[in-house]
Amino acid sequence: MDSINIKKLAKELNLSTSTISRAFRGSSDINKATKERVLSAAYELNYEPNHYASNLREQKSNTIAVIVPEIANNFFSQAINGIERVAREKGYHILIYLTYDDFEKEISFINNLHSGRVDGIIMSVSGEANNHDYLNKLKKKKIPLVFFDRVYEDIDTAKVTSNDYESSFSATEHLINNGCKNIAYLVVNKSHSIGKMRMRGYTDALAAHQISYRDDLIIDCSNDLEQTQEILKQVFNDLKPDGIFASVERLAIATYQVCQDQNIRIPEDIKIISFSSLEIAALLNPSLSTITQPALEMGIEAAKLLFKAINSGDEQMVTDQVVCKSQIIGRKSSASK
Amino acid sequence: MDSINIKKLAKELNLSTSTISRAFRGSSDINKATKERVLSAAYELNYEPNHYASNLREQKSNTIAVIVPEIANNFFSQAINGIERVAREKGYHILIYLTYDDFEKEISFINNLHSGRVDGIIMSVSGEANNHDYLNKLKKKKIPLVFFDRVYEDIDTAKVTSNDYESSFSATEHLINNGCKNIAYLVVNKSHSIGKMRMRGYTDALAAHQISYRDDLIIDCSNDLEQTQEILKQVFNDLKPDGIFASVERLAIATYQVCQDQNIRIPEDIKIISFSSLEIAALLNPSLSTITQPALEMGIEAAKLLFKAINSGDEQMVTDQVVCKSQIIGRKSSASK
DNA sequence: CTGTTAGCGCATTCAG
DNA sequence: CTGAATGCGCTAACAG
Repeated sequence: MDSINIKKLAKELNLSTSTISRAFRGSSDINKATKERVLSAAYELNYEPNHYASNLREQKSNTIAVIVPEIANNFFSQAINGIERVAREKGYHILIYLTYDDFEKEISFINNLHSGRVDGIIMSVSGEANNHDYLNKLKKKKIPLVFFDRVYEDIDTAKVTSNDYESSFSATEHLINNGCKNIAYLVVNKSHSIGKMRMRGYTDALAAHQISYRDDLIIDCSNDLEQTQEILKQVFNDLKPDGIFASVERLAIATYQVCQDQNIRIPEDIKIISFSSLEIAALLNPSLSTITQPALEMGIEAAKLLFKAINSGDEQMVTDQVVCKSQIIGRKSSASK
Repeated sequence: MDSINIKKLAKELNLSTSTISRAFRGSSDINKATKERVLSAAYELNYEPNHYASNLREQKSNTIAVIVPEIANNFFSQAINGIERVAREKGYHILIYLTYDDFEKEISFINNLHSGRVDGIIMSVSGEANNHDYLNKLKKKKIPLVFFDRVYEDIDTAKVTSNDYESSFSATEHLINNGCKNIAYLVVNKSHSIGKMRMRGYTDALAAHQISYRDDLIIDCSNDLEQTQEILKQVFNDLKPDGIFASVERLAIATYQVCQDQNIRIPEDIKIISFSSLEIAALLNPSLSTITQPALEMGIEAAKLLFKAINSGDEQMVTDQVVCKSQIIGRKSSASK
């Protein structure tokens, strides 16, 4: 009734729909005067080309999907920030999907995106120990995929990671150098590529310093804060570790809380270092030593790779592997004496 | 060539396209056996209905837009979490737009969304002191709009806010009761509805306690951390306030940093309370007293209102006003003695 | 229960 | 430089 579309606008101006279309598409084949007439009339009448119609026609959505485990998380929200920056510059829209580490959700999101809804996907994965065939379908549909941070190693596609092995090695070494002998490694899900990689850095650093690896010091925590606290309480009482290497920020926080609760002093009784994107690590009590991934930069890199793939057409698959360097910042939580 | 669509699938199965469509739409008018035949063939051939085509046909996108100033921010990322939860349940997709507090961007995003790209919009606004006509166009296009946290009071639409006036009043009173006499109010943009409302709570609390209002204690900070730190350094030196009421989290953090740098003791020399969604406020040094908005809940409420509007059809505009209660938690940063 | 038909709004041939 | 005609992939009457 009162909704405007290309036809009505054309009728209004005594032009054809193709001319309207040309005016909007910045086509060269149009008189400058008519173009302006069209655009100003469009503005008056509040007309905007319908995205879905043009997407359908052009087989291109100008939209990308970002799939992450969670968004209320410093690392991911900063990474999304980076992705957004690049995407917006290119005039792309961003769909957000949260898996909450649920592999089934990941599959369902991906399956939903086959249908041409997006021109590309950036994902931090959730189901390491599973069959990843559903991802191969994307290739068939020529929808580019870029992994960041958490990746599937068996899928051959572009990846942006950080130098997790090296920084884990150094972080562990840092604890050892500061006097720790019984270092617990806290992890949420051992099967994640990230968790494995970081753990390897940990174990290799132990070996390099002639400290024997103890299986009981690998602590499998939970995504649930309270459960994790229970687990840690147990560990601190039973095993009395003198060092903690937290493979994700959330576990460092749980450690702080448990220590506060149990009157365990950091760093006197126990030293801690953690992967973390917390901007205020320095303001914690005590200030937290961190391994900080360049989250924003990783987002930017991932987006750049995705657009490279999108723009490369179908000619060649983009499978670049970008590794960003994390920064280790020693603070009070791991200080000796 | 190798791309599948409804027609090819139909031909493959010796059915008509409408039958295929019915199989996918869960229509009742279809034989169970054929439905299964269709679905399994679709699975084999990797067919998924094209969203853009069906959106075009149905004039419905199953997509909502979320426009926020930033995402690397605890409040907004938690709110988005809430929105996502509701939207996903309804099978909706979420487009994210970040304004970085740039009013021009806000306008441009909104103008871009007129074209039927989304069924509704949830927004936390950025341009209080401006003309908001561009939003009225949405009404004409029957695209529902829900504000949350930061709202335009001159736009008549659904809104989700928190009880900012009351909690600001109480927070200020809390500082006064703990001995503060010169309380500075830190704000980023005085013209924002939020900033104004919170400031009113502050001034009224002063008045209620016979403390005279001082214009120089209203500190207009910046979104840029370093600038803010400079401003605060100046203020702390010149005015020597004994209390700080930070209207947003970022300003409390800047305060901590400046105090650390300048050897100003919290809470001995200066007490501080802040609006904050930081989950680890208790772990800061010293633990930070906070006014915590129920970010997740606000997101959920906003999404619920939006879907109420979307489902109400054009019959009646939804203009519900939901006010969520914030929680004031006194910690060491504002303790007396 | 299934097929036929028409058209959602737009972009692009192809003529002129 | 502009217009007429066609179809992107799908859904929803309407028949049967």
